[in-house]
Order: sequence, then C-alpha cells, then structure tokens
Amino acid sequence: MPHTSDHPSTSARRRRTPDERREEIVEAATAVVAEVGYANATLTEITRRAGVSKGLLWHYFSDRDEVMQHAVGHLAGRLRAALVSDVDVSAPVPDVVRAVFARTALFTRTHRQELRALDEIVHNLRTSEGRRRVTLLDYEDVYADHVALLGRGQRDGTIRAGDLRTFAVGYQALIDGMIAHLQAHPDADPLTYADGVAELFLHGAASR
Amino acid sequence: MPHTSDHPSTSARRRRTPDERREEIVEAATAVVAEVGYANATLTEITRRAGVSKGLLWHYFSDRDEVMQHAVGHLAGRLRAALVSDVDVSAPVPDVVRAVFARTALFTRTHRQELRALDEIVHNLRTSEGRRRVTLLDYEDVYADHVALLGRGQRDGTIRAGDLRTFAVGYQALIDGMIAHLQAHPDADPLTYADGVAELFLHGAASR
DNA sequence: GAAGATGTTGACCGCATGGTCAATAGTGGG
DNA sequence: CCCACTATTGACCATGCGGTCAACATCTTC
Repeated sequence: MPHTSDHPSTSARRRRTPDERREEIVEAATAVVAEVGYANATLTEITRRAGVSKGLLWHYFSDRDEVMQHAVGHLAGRLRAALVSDVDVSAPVPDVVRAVFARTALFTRTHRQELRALDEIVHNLRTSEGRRRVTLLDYEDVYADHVALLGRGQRDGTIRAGDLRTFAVGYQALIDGMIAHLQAHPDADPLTYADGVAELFLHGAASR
Repeated sequence: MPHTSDHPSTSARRRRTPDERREEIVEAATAVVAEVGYANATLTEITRRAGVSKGLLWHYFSDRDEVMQHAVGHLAGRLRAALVSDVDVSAPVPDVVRAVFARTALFTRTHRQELRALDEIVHNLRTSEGRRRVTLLDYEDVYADHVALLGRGQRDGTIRAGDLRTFAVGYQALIDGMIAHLQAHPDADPLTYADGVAELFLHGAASR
C-alpha cells in the first residue's frame, strides 16, 4: 500500500491527480467569479482560493481564457446533467414542462453560486477579436430538445398548433427569466413561482 | 458675432458645450463597449473614439465607473423614451401588449449597438464591494407599469385572473428573451417573431 | 485687450495583473 | 537506492491600464 497518508484531514492530504487539480482550480474560479464578477476575478485570487501557488495554474491551463472556458464546460455539464437526471421526459408533456420549471426553480436555491458564475462567464468570454465566445446560437441544441418535446405535445394534442420554434424560444425565455428573477429575490418561494410561470406558459401553448 | 468658424466640416468645428462633450464621450463609450465588451473597453480607446485627448475624460467624469453609469442612464433613458412615445398605453390591453412586442422587436434592428452596450454594462457595473450595481431589483418600476397595465386588463376582462406579479415577470422575461434572440439572429424577421411571442403571452394571460 | 475662468492636451506615474521561469520537492519505475 | 519525470513553488518581468498634472489654448467679461 504505497499511500502516503490516508487521513483526509487538514493540509497534508494525498497528492491530487491532474484532473482533480484542474477541477479544484476550475471550482475556485467559479467561486471567485460568482463573488466578485468576471472582470475582477484575478488569477492570483483564484489560485489563492484553490490553495495552490500562482505558477501552478499555468501548468494546467495555458491562459486565463482557458480556465474560464473549462469553467463554462464544467458548470454547464453539471447543471444539465442534474436537470436531465431528474426529469422523466417521457411523461405527458405538460407534466414535463411543470417539472422542468420546478426543478430549475429549485436549482436557483441549491446552485446559486454556479448559476451566477455561469451567467457571468458566458456574458464575458470573448474571442481575441472581441466577439462573444458563447452566444445564444449555442442554445440551438437546447431549442432542439424543446422543439422535440413540444412537437410530441402537438401530436398527442396537449400542445396547440403554432410555430414550434417560437414556443421553444418563449419557453426558454421564461426559464431564463425565472432564474434571473429568483436569483435576484432570494426570499421568494421558488416552487409557487415556478408553478405560476408554468401555468402561464401552458395556458399560452396548450390546446383549449 | 464671435463665432470662430461656422462650417460644420472636418476638424475645426465650434467648441462643444460641456453637455455635448459629456454626451460625445458617453456615446463613444457605448460604441466601444458594444464592440469589444465591458472589460476590454479601455478609457484610452473611448477617448480616441470620441476624438478627444485622454486627459479630458477626467475633466468631465471622475472615474471609469462614472462614465459607465452615465452611459447606462443615457441608454436606458433613450430606449424608454422611444418606447413610451410610440405606444398608446390607453388602447385595449392586448393591443398594447402586441404593440410593445412589435416596437421592441424593431428596436433590436434600429438600436442594435445600444442594446448590446446596455446589456454589457448592466451585467458588469459593480459597487466597490463587488456586488452588481444594477440588478433585477431595478426592474421594480418596470414591473409596476406592467402590473398596472395587466390589472386594467383584468378589470375590463381582457386578462384572466391570476397573480399579476407573475404575469408581469413573465411578460418582461418574454420581452428580454425576444431581444436576446433577435440580437443573436440578425436575419430573423422581427415582426413575425414579435407576433408569435405576443400571441403566446396573450393566450397564456388572456381570458377565454 | 488684459485677466480670469474654463476647456484641452499629452506626457507621465503607480500599480495590479497576466504570464514566465529557474529551482525544488515529491513520485514511481527499474 | 537512484534516476528520470512530473508537480509545485515563489520570485520575477512586461505591459497596459486608470488616473494625475502642469502647461497651453480658447472663451468670456469688463
């Protein structure tokens, strides 16, 4: 057993694998960005937060942009996975819609920091020419999911006729708006709010 | 007539008043922010764009933050004024809603740059402690307008019963989502899209 | 037209930040 | 136990930025 030390206590823990280190740094970046904003999120502060010397960051990432890009990937992956794993997409469409709103609303209470950081980074990550690196165009696959879901609803009669893309974009807009609103109002009850918005959308998109 | 020169040509134009200068600088800031993003919008570049020496900026503004705050005020004021002046709020509620969506959609085609800059600055302006200076809480007066409008609709029977605040927040979310979507898709037809979203909302919130 | 006030300039500074690097500690294989 | 290799450190550097300032230009007023 070549383990150096097994107690996972204070400072003398076992050496991390490269992936663990990368993740530690990326998570520190997330935390710092969420707290002070993208522009003020210093690499020095990020390494400090990760409990790591400054130079090490460049052993794992080539520049600030790369750190942030990894952070986006990490965050988006975690959020999406948690959502998908928790909603039964084969249920009746209105139920799925309600569940998505509800789950997303709860997310704002359990993943406040991550959502803040994600928003922050997405809004600020740029290419070297100054254009946004992540745009709404990257929503396309999300829209595709929505279109598929709502299309099924149209076929089984739970969603009224109408342009699916408009529905999908409206659906996503309500989700994003709900997230922003709940983030800004930490005291609001997420579930009652989610219900309200879900009903608004379903009344708008449902047959009858 | 102590005018130095009357021809409004190339470089030797008449001296600007303080307000004009401030506005020139603020507008240059808007343009630069829209192009390269908040973080990369250098004060040097802003003054260059305004056709003014670097030091002059500090004659009119005390620091970068103040420039950006003025820019927010300037932008929000112009956008709001143009919207309000163009929509007859005493018309039947559904007509008002449709008009707002339509006018806003057209805005994304006539004020692309300004909307970009506004979004950019709002997302990045911070207090010295790192918290956002402009948050969704500043939407409160906008929500108040929406609540008033939709409340009138409930009283005259064009809007169905339901929590007005939820309606208002959903309404604004659809507007913001539409703006973002049209900004990301410059080729989409704004009016047909606006109609679609308006109908989605009205189906959701209307009586019947 | 002198004098004071105001507008304008560009050179300059301090500093924080992203990024580099030579040196050291730790790890694993033979 | 040694050697090669990787992880890790912290001092260091270059740069670009926000911000200052003394000098100069221009207007206003009497």
